[in-house]
Amino acid sequence: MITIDIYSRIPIYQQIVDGIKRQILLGILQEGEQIASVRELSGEAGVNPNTVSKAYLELERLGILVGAAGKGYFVSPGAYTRLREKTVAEEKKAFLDASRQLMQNGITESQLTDWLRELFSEGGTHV
Amino acid sequence: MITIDIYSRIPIYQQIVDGIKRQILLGILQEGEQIASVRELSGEAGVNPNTVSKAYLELERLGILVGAAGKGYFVSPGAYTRLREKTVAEEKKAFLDASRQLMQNGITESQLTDWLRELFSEGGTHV
DNA sequence: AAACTGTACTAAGGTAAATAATACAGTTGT
DNA sequence: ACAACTGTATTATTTACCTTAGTACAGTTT
Repeated sequence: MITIDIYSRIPIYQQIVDGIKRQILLGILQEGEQIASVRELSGEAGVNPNTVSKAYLELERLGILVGAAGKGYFVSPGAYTRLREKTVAEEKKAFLDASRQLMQNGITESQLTDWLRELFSEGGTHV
Repeated sequence: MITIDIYSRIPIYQQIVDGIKRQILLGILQEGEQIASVRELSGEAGVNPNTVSKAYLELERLGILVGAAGKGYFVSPGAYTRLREKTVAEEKKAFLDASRQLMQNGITESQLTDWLRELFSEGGTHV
């Protein structure tokens, strides 16, 4: 189930995009599976069909969904792996960008590895 | 000198904020120094005084400038350190957030430290 | 008092993005 | 062929934010 907050500053279509991605990553939506039609989700969520369509088109552009008029939308083959790899790639970029900035501000490599050690020991303990 | 691009999608007031910050970090503006008055910068940059005022008020809110009617605006004592520390703090947060995400996606600590080692060896060679 | 400083307020205009309303086109199953 | 679905293109409308303008007011300096 995708929850929409119409008062959020995050656009509704973006919330739908994020929700579908999340459901695929969690295994709630399986590859090849048909998802709710534009009008179905539109009705459930109480938003305009075009808003849902915009979200689906974006997901199709990302290679996560495949759709066609009259048929509906389906989770594309390989969507899960594609999503996971893309996510990791983006996070790696964020990681390296932040590291570069810190390096320019005089933070040493050993300081960064110290922070990582703390983080991983915390994570291992509490999660 | 602050250059303004009126065609940029970045708001003018934000360009001014960024420009002042940058000049302080580069040492072009010293702590305690008086900066251009609202109307001066307004005239030089060809923008509305209200736009400059908005930028200065934002910088005052951040503790980087101190201003008063009749006197003008001055770089606040400790602005340089505050700016630098805040910058590093934000970057550290970005670094740890990215690390956490990667950790949740199964990336190991040793993989992250490998990436750091590559990054620092590149930096040392080329910069 | 004059000439500077910053600030508050209101109004108007512009732009970009998001959303909505409507109408159209393809597919399926009977 | 027709009904009931599917998605989509087009065109408005709404919304949010930024910018500008004009005016007025208050504090400081000389």
